[in-house]
Amino acid sequence: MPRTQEQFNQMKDEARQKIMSAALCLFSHKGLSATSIVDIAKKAGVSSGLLYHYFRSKEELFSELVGFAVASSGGFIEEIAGLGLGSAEKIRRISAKMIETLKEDDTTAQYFVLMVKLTLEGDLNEKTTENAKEAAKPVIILSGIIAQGQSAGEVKSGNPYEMAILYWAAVQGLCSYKLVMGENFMLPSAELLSGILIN
Amino acid sequence: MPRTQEQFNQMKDEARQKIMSAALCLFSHKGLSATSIVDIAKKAGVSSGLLYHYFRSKEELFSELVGFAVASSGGFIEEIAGLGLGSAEKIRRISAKMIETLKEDDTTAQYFVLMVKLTLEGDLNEKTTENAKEAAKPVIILSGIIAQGQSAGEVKSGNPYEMAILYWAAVQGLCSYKLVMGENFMLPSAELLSGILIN
Amino acid sequence: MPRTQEQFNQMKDEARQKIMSAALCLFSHKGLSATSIVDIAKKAGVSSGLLYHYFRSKEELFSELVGFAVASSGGFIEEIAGLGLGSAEKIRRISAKMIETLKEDDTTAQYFVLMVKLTLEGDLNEKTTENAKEAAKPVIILSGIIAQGQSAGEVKSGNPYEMAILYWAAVQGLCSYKLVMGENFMLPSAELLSGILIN
Amino acid sequence: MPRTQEQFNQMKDEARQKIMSAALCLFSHKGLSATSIVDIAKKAGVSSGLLYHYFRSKEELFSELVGFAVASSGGFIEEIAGLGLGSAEKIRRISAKMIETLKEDDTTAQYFVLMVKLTLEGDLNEKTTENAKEAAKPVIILSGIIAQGQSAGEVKSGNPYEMAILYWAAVQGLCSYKLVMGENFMLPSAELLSGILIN
DNA sequence: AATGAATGAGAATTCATTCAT
DNA sequence: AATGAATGAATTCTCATTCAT
Repeated sequence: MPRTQEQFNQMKDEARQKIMSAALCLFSHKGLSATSIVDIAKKAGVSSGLLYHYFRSKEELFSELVGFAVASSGGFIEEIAGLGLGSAEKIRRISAKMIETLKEDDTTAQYFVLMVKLTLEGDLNEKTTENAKEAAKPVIILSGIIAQGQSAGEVKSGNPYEMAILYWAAVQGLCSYKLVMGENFMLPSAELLSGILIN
Repeated sequence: MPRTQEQFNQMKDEARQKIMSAALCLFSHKGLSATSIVDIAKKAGVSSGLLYHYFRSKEELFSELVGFAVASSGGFIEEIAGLGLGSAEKIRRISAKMIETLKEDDTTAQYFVLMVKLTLEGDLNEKTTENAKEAAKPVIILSGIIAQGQSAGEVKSGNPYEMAILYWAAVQGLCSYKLVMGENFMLPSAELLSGILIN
Repeated sequence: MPRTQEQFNQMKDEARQKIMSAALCLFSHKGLSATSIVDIAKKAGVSSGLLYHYFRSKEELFSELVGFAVASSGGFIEEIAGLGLGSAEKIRRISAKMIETLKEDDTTAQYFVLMVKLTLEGDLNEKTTENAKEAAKPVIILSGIIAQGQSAGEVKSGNPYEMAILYWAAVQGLCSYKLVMGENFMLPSAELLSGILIN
Repeated sequence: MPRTQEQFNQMKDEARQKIMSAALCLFSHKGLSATSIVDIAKKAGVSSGLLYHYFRSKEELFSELVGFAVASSGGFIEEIAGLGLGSAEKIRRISAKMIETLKEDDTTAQYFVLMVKLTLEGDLNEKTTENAKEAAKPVIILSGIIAQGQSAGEVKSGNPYEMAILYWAAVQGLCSYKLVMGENFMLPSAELLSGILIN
């Protein structure tokens, strides 16, 4: 997640950035097919023709955004998983980071929501399949952390895979709610989120 | 009338049912605009024209389904909330019911997922706004149960509204995952779900 | 024109009559393609299916009505033309009859308006072409009366064919206005109408 | 901007003009619903999609044309009515102008025919109602001229409103015949037309 | 790089017609 | 005779994509 900003900033081309930012917002809200090229162009403040200088097609723009989403969400989990910490601490860090990034702006929520839309709406081409596989990683990684934590008596008991699914489902649901509820949304504390897995 | 009224109603309902069932499945997966009328008709085994005997437009079909979704999901929560039970017990029952219904078939998951799409994809007409309001009720009701349970020391401490959001976010996320993951999905136990709110 | 009623009455089948009457009204107002079978059936108080017991197609229903229109409007002119009267008197009789029938009800106006739609909207099949030829007769007959009247000094001078066109154009226009203007329409006197050709 | 604003307007107007001209011809002959978008596009030599760059819908295109028709036909009458002339002279001028314009091309006839179709075929929206009111003006204005002319003994006696209706009915009928009869149509002289009101 | 007019394929919708009852 | 559910072809309309400028 923290990479995202850098990655965006690295793009020298301002118009490209504006387009991606507008597209992310619209895709995450309305989905791939409910979002029109004209909508994106209008929101980005450019002409619809220009969009095709930067992206071969609407699908490709979508795909590229999903790629970013998958990479940035997966990345931070792998990073924390790789640290030499206790399982409970890892879960607390993941939760803290998650809540913190969600607090900052809508980008992370949009990325997470996009990842679900990928599977439901996207074409079934190579890139998509690859992305889908990548998107499943966090569940696997978290399963491992949970199993380890249970051995150490730090984590609630239960099927680790089921627990990982519940945890990410909650995160995914929070992202979705954040976009849907607008002003009425309130982010729970990191402790509450960790509480799904840790007593 | 050469045909009895009941026979007509029967037939009418049969085709109507098939259409609604097909539409629920497709809308919950792909969303309103990614689902074509032909897709729905094909899946329902009827001609695309027939769809317009029963529904004025694709939007109206979507809207009617969302209405069902909101009513049926809201209904069971209000029901349990109205029982003379302790808060912890109410939460356990809600969780048990939720998990149980999700186990049965995809309908409930589809309904829950549809409710989110309503806000993101639907037109902003009266019906939609009304539905959206109705869809927010569960969070409110659960907040009340949580607050009461905290007074009785049965429920974890924390902002009740935030906790209710987290809980429903988890439920919502589970429904979404169930549709997305297919075979790879595993439903967590009701205890794990209650565990978000109860120690 | 006076035949019309008889012809209608001769039809034993009540439903057939109701359908034709409804169709005449709708076709004369909205034209062939703007009038739907359901509209006609609804106005006639029957089911749309029944319509196909009496008429092979919408076109045929239209065609049959136009046939009536042509026959009844052409008929009465030929009749008066055949009488042993002076030209001026013939023109006065035609005008008087015309105004009188227009006063009675909308049927005649509807017939005249329909005849124009025939040429503009109808298919170019045999029946239509035949009808179109038939519809041109009144102009020819009136031309003859005018020419004769001019020789006798009873009728204004000018090209008889042009004058006949102007006269029927006025009649046609009156019928059109009668349908369009509704309450605001006022029928001119027969003298005024004859005045187009006679001083 | 790589293209000057004028060039854009030019082009825009070119295609727009071609579409409107084609539509006027088709609508005036076949009416609103018997004319398909594809027909119009084909006749205009553009793609059917382009039509929707310039007009929101077929109805709107129709409506815009009717607006033109009403404005242009009403305009010339008001103009002549406003001149400081005797009533008989005004009627002669109106008739002369009318016949002259009908001689030039089909546009005027198409406009007049369109105005009738407006009331019979158009939606009952604001614009339509407004147009319909405007379309009734010529009758009112001519009534005034007739009444004045009768006081001066220049115009035939009779109810001025009825006479105005007959006059415009004749004009309307001529326009209709011009389109229907094609080669067989012959325009009467302006004197013949004035003769409806003046001896 | 940038524009938006223009295209055409595809989606929604309508409606004449058929048919089982 | 009578019904209206059901069909599918035709029509309106949308929108991703191209292209001349």
